[in-house]
Amino acid sequence: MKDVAARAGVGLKTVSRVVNEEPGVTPDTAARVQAAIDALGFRRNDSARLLRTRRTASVGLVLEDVADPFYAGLSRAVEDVARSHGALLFTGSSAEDPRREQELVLAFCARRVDGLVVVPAGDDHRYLTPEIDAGVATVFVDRPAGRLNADVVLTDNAGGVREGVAHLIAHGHRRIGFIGDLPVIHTAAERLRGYREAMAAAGLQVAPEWYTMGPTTPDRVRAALASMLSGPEPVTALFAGNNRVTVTAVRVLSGQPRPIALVGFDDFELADLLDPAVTVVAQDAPGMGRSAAQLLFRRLDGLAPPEPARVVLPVRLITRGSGELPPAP
Amino acid sequence: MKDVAARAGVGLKTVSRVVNEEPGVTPDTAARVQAAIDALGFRRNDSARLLRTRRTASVGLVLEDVADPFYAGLSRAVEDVARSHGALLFTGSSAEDPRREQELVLAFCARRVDGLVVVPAGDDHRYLTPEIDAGVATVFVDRPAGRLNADVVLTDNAGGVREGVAHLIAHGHRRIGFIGDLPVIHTAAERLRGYREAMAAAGLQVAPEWYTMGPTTPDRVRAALASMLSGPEPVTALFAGNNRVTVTAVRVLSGQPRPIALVGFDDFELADLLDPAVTVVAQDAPGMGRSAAQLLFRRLDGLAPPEPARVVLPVRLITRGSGELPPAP
DNA sequence: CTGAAAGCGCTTACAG
DNA sequence: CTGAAAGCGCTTACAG
Repeated sequence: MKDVAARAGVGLKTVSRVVNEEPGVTPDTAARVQAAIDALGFRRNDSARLLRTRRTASVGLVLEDVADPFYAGLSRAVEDVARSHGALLFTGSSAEDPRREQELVLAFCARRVDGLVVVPAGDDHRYLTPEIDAGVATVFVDRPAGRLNADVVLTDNAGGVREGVAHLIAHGHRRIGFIGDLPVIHTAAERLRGYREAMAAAGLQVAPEWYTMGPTTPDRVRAALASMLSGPEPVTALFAGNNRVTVTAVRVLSGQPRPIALVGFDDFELADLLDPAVTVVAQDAPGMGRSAAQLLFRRLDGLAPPEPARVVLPVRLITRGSGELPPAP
Repeated sequence: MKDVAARAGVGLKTVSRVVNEEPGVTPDTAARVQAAIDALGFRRNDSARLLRTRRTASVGLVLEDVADPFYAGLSRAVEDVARSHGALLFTGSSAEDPRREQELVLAFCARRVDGLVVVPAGDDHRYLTPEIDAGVATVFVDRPAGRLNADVVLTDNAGGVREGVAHLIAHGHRRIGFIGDLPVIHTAAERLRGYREAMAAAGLQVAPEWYTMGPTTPDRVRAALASMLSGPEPVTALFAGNNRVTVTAVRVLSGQPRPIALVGFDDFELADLLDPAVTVVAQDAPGMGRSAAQLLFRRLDGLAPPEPARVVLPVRLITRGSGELPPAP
C-alpha cells in the first residue's frame, strides 16, 4: 500500500479510501491510485485490515467428522449462512476426541474468529469460558456443551425415538431391541431414554438383553444384534440408534430367515430402495446447521436476548416398509 | 501482551519469549511472566503474530459441495494432512459457479492463506496467476485448471470408463448407453471419451441416441434413460457417468420389466445391498485429497520440482452383480 | 478533498 | 539473560 501511495504520489489514507471505495476522493486522484494498484498488482491484505478493525469476519466450525453425511449437510448449511453474512469458515473434525476438539477450538480462537459453531465431544467445555467472556460468540449444535451454559441447537432425540418405538408397538411388537452409540454421547443417552419411555408408556417391561450401548463399529453392532436375535425369546423388532447402526443392521437382517422389523434414527440415501425399504426417524441436518449459524450471527449483531438459547428441532417419521413388518410368529 | 509485560515488570520481548517457549529466560522471570499471563487471561493473537511472520499456517479448500459424499471424503483427507502440518483449513463450496469460486479463492488469498486446494469450476483460471506469482501454492484436484498450467491431481476417468464399458461388453452387451454430466465439466468429458474409446476398441458403432450429457438432476436422468430403453433397439446396459446418475438409474431400472445391466462411476454406500448389487468403477476420494494436500505442502516446503505436477490416481472396478447381468433377449 | 501520526498485537534484528 | 526500537500492512481519529 505504501508502494501504491508513493507511485500515485498520494498519502496512504487516500489509497485506503480508494481500496475501500470510501467517498471523498476526486475521480482524478482515484484514477491515478487505481492505475498504481493495477501496475503494482496490489491486493489488500485482509489479515492486516482485520487486525486493525478487530473483526475477522470468520467463523470456526468444529464437528465430529466432515465425511459423515449428517455433518456434511450441517456443514454446508453453516457455510451458506456464513457466506450470506460475509464471513469465511474455518472447519475442523474432532473425531470425537475432546483433546482434539479443544485444540481446534483454541486455535480458532487464537485467530480471533468472531464466532464458533461446535458439535461438542467430551463432557467438559469450561475451557471455553475465557473465550466466551472475551467475546467469541459460541453456539453448540447436535449436543449441549458439558458444564457450560451456552446456546445450543438440538434435535428432539428422545421424542423421535418415542415416536419410532411407539410405531413398532402399534404394529404389534412387544419385544423390541435398541442398539445405541456410546452412552457418554448426549444424543445416544437421550435416544435410549426415548426407548425406555416408549416401552414404559405401553406398559412393556424391557429385558436387559434387549438394549446395548457402545461403539457403532460394524463388528460390535453385528454381535449385539446376533445376540438379541438368539435365545428363547428373541426380539421381533429393532430400533437402530443412528444411521451407522441402521446400515449394519440392514446387512445383518437381510441374511435373516424370518423378517425383523426395523426403524432407524436419521435418514440416509437409498433407504427407499432397499428391500424392505427402511422406515426412519429423520432429523434435519441442514436445518440444524442453519439454526445454529443464524443464532450465532444474531448474537454477533447483538440481536439475541442475553440468556443462552436452547432450540429443539422436530423430527419426522418416514414409513417405508421395514417398520411396518408384523412380528414374526 | 503490553499489559502482561507491565504487570510482570519485564519487556515485551521477554513476554514473547515465554509465550513462544524460546530459550534464554531465567526460570524466575518466566514464572513471573506466566503468573501475569494467567492473572490477565492473556491469549496470544495469532493473526497479529502471523502478520509479522508472514506465514498464516492456513490453507483454503474450495470444492463443489461439501455435502456431496465424494467431496466430503476428499475434504476430510485434506484436513488431516493440513493438521499434520500445523495448518488450519478454510473451506468453501462453489456450487459449480465459477464466479462464486473466484470470490472464495480471492477472499482466501486476501487473508493470505499459504496455499489453496481447488476443485475448479468453470474453464478459465487465469485470474489466479497474480496470486500464484505472489507465492500462493495452488493445487487443483479432480479437474485441471482452465488455461493455467498448475499442479493437479486427477482420477483416471477415461481409463476407468474404458474398463467398465469393456466389462459390459465382455458380458455380451453390444448396445450400451452412457449418461454423463454437463460436457463442460472436465471429468464428464473425459468419461464420455472413455466410453467412446471402449466401444471403438471393440469395433462397436455408437448410435447417437445411446449417450447423453447434461445436468444430473433426477428428472433429466430419468427422461434420458427412458428414451434409451424405448424404441426398436433399446440399450441392454447402461454406464452411469457419476454417482448421482447411478442412484437415479437404480430407481428407474428397479421398475423395469427386463433386467438392464448397470455399471456406475464412483462407489457409494449400500451399493452392495441393492438388488442387484451395483457394480462400480470406484475412485479414491480420500486418496485424491491426501495427494493434493501432500503436494501442496511439498511445494510450500520447497521440496517439489519447479514444473507443475500432474498426478493421476487409478480406479478400481468392483463387481457386485448389476454389471454382470447378461443382455435381455 | 487529502494526509501525517498513532496504533492494532505481535516479531525481528539488534544492542547491551 | 533482557529489552528498546522498528516494522508487518492496514485503519482510526484528527487536523488541515
